[in-house]
Amino acid sequence: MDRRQQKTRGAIFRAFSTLLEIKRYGNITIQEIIDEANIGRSTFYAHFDTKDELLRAMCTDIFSHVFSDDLISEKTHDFSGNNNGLETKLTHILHHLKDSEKNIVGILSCESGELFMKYFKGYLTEMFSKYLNGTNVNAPADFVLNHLVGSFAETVKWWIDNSMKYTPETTAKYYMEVSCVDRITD
Amino acid sequence: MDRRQQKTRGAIFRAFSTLLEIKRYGNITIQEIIDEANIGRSTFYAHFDTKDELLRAMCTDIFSHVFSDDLISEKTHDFSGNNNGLETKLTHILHHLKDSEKNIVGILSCESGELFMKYFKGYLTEMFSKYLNGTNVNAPADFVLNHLVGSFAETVKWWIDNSMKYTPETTAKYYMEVSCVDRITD
DNA sequence: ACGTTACCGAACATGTTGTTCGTCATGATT
DNA sequence: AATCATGACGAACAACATGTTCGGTAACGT
Repeated sequence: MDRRQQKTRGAIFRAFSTLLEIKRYGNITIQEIIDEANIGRSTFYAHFDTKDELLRAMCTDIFSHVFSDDLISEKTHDFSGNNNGLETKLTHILHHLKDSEKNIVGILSCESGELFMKYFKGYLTEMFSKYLNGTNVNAPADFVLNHLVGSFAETVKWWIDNSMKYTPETTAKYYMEVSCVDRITD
Repeated sequence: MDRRQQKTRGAIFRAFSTLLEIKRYGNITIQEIIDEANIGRSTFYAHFDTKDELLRAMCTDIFSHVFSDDLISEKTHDFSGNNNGLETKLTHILHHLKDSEKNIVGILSCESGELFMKYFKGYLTEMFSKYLNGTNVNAPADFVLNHLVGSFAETVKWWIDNSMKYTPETTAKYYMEVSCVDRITD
């Protein structure tokens, strides 16, 4: 990738992040992003057609780090019956999110969180569904899966909103306790 | 309240609902609302200063029905130790939401859900916190409260997104089973 | 040194925004 | 029924955002 593209793309991302910390996604204009990034008007449109596409690209960037290949690969999946593997993975995810904190706080603090969460839940669904081979609970599988994904996503949002006051390890442990994972997974 | 105001206000709400079913909140212009509601430009601004204020008013309208006084009053709070009271309340909430389905589906299907959910969780937090006198779980109270509120909100969103394919009673029952409420509340 | 490619910046038509104001119609009140 | 207050209308306005075009310039990769 051309260095100029990298530089411009980086400037746009940085400007977008900065603005997201100040105001809501919906109220940010492309004009403001252009001014903040200090780039030409046509340059922006050469990279992204819409504001949504920009947000999407930024989310994809973040998740490609958070959900690294080994995190969702079958190989590290623990089939032994205990859920230590799951807790480990959740801890990893929280650690990765903590590292890219700068972007994420801005995204989540506003309504742009909606799109971020949508993508996030997509990845989480893929991950959790591998652990759901059966349940001891009298509820349909799709209900249970949604509950696990949704509650973990909410936990992450809450964790970030509260300045990540617990460590990733502690947060993952709390989640495992409250989520009845022992009742639900095999 | 003047009948003219009622009529106009209703027309705006109806137009807004209609548009929310077609496109995302962020992409709806005030101009479109004006056209759809078939009202004058200055009339809209006489009622609402911003689009956000309109959404806020609509959410408040809905919640004032969903969380009717007896739902969150102390008097119907079940202190006996079992959680039958909670399940009943959740069922009531789902029933109320089902009745105002027309508006809610539109709101939730787009990013406007962010604001809706924010208000919704405010009410839910108030309600759930009355049930949280102590826990059998090794996690802080604020973590548990957020988990209960967040997971129920997510459940509701999923329920609405999936055309409310289960009855309110069944959905509330599933939630109670998956949420470990028996472990968490007194 | 070369050709390629990205950025610039100005200009443009189009649409949105929020406000103002005189006019008219509909409401509440007596 | 007559009156008065109030809300809706709609046109007009400046200010701004949008998305696109295009010729010129600079930086890139090889």
